[in-house]
Amino acid sequence: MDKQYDPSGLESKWYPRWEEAGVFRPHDGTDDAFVITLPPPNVTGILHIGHCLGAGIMDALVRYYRMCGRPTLFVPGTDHASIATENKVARALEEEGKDPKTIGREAFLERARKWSDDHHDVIVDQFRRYGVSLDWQREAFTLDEPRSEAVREAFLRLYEKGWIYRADYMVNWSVAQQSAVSDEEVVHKEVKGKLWHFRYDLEGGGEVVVATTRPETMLGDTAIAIHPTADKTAHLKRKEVILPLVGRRIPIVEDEHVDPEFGTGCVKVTPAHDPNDYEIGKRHGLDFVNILEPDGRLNDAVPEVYRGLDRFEARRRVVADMAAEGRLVKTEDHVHKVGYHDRTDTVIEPYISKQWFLKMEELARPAIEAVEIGAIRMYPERWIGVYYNWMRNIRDWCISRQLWWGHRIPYWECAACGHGQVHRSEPEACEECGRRDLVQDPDVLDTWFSSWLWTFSPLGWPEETEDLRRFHPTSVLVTGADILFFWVARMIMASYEFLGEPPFTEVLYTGIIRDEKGRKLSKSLGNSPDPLELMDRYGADALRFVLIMLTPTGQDMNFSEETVETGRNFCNKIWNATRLLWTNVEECGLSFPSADAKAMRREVGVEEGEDVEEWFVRLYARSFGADLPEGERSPLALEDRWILHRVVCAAQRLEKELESRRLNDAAYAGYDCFWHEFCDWYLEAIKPRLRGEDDASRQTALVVALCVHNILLRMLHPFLPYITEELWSLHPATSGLIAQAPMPHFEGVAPAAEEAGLFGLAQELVASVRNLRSEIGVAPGKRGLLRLQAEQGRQRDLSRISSHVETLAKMASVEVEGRRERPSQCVTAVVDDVDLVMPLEGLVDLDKERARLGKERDQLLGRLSAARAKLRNESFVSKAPEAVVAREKELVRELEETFARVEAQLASLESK
RNA sequence: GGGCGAAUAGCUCAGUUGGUUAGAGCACCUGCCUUACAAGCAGGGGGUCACAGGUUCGAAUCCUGUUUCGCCCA
Repeated sequence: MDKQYDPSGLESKWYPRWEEAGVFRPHDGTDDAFVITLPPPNVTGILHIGHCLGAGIMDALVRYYRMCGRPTLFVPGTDHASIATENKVARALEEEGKDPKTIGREAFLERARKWSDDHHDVIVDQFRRYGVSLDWQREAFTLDEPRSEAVREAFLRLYEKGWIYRADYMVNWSVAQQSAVSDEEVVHKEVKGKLWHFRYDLEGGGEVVVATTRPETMLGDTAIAIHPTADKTAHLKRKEVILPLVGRRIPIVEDEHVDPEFGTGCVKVTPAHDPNDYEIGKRHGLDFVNILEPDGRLNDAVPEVYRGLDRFEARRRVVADMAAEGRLVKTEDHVHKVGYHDRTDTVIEPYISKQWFLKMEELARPAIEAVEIGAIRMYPERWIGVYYNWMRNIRDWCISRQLWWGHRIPYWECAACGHGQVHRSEPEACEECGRRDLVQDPDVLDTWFSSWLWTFSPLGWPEETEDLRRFHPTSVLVTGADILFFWVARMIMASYEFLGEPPFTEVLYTGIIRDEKGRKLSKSLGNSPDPLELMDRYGADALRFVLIMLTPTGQDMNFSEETVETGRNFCNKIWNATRLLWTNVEECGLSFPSADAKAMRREVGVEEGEDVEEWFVRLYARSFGADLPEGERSPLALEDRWILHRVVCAAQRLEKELESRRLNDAAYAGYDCFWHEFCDWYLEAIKPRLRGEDDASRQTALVVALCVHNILLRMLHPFLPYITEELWSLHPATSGLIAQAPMPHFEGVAPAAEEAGLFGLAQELVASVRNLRSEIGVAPGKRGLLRLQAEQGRQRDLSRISSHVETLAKMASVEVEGRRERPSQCVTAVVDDVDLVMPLEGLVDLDKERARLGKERDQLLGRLSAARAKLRNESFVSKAPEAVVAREKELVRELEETFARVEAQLASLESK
């Protein structure tokens, strides 16, 4: 093995082997499958770090449950991303000097398919490089034929129910795309604009002043509105106004929705270009004057001078012309919200057009109930409130898009009789008049109209497939809360509507990854790290591990590339600890029966009254799938019992955290145990045995170490798939794939708790010695004598750990004895009821020593008096729970004891 | 305007039903190339838990208000 961990080689070789072995395919048998359908990434771009977080979390869950023995299925797929892809392809064409609109629908689609395929391939490679255990044989694409069939089926069913309708309605119009977009695709941004105040003439004399942020819309005004009960505008009732520049006579209407406090209390009404005015227009039967072409230029409904001008140019002209006529009263700076298209970042125009809509109210009902009764859980729970709020105020969904790339709306109109009809596939003749002159609706459906079927369309719906029966509902949806409305809510509605069951039983919202300054990652800022580059530099394992460990459930995380080093360093630690073990196994000449991962069993805890050593024999057999050879059984040392105790605790913690979806804590449980218990303490503690003469003891140490190492590797596999698989393959006592090995599982309490506590005392003593030496300034290499002094009853315990203290604190020798007079040249410390005395001839500065002990005494005194004060407090003693009071009393007793020891040491120092 | 979240060490974040001395990683300081690992080891400094009240025997934790930042909805 190399001295340093190098991810590049080992990470490239395992993915094909996992696939060959069929690891990613769900095994037959039980019906308790764990299933995730991967949120399909858009084929517009390549994977970013946020995808890596989500995929890492999902794959950790999938790998964990696979190792727990459940059939698991992780379905890959990509999303055709109608509007985003169309946009990118159009731009690519423009760069080549081609006009996307004139090359024609078929040529354009051909080009889009190429684009989509290319990006798909890159995305797939990235997922494979990252090590995600997806079942590629079930891969789906939202625009492939089976998914298109599902979309048509869904459309047809909803249409037949009367829930899909076509209507002229005010929609959000993207001028850049020349298409409608849904409410959810509009982001409202606060912008600094102007508020222009215009003077209009009243018919028959007088004037009114109205204010607007969009002056060009006045060309489409058909009324002025006032509040019915406002005094200051009461004189305007039932009058008419001459619309300047246009010359149209328009009425003054009274409407409750006018804010009488805003401006002059008069508002201009443009029913065709403002959602509020649209409502006013309907209420008062006003004319709807559309002044815009789909491309944002003014049409023939406006005076000639403005025709053909872009809306923003028209705005400048209107302001100038009004000023020239002396009608511009004033111009104010004004901050207001403007709707932008989330994909193209262009200003959205409210615009009346004929579109397809889906009625949502009935669909929402079971979806709301599902979350209310807990059929679907969400983590973190706070998103449930956001979900309810949106669902209970749901509005109809505009599902048509004036685009080419997407699912063509399955609606045909007969050119002969005008009859409209919806079909699953292209009809040959009109169902009404029988003629063959049918024209399909040119529009496509919103991408989300295919994505909302995503839990079941990849499983074969509308066919009643075996996959659908076995793997739906899926288990977990992992996604960002930013698409809660777009996707999560709609998936729930779709699944209840078409299958009558939830799409998944829980939703795990990941946080959003930001840059080190807390900004969102974006291409334009250039602050978006390339996952592939990070994987090349640090390894896919390192990236996955830090993303999971550093991102608490649903919490945003500020990410900087250096943090990936933490993961790489951990891998290096695992690598080297393993190297130490292998080297010793070789030197020791130990041989193990090679046992296949598939033959292993999940461990069980210590049974009632069972001896730890018996348990270990059983544990070994289950960890390695083979019995511990008789000849290699020898008594377990204290540190063996301690690490076995600790690893069981860690495995239990990991399981608990994972089941409660706290993946960061689960990853940390493995990290902490491997590094700070197994490496820092256990491996250090057994080094003398590994180098010693006692073969039996050496073998036991190695066997325990291998067993614990084996358990830890399996615990870490969901978070570090590659390195754990590599080391598993190099393991002297395992074969097969760790990806197919069972996840350690321990029932009941961890064994050897008492001995683990004793080792804990050794750790405290070692820490105290290290601290003493560091403070005194003794060179680490200088080994000396340490005396551990305690009462008679305690000395037996100390003898059991004195060799550990000697090894770990690097002392020449450790002696256990009763309390006695302090030698003149020494340093001392107190741990619990134990005095540490280190004779240090010629090295002791009495003043420093006095100060050091004095500081310790003061600290103890502070804590002691705080605890005593608590107990003196009548109400604490009477009101606090008994256990808390008892613990406090015990604390005081211990502190008094320790305090007395330190005092004694100080007194002894003074007498010198 | 309504709702949600965040505010804890220099930085990024844990801290689960309120209960010993508020933790980790990174950064910093000191000492170590100790035959697994300098991508490492050991030790150390550093926090009035945003602010102000309140509840409680006891508050980082619960309640109210304030400030700052972020997000969502209208």
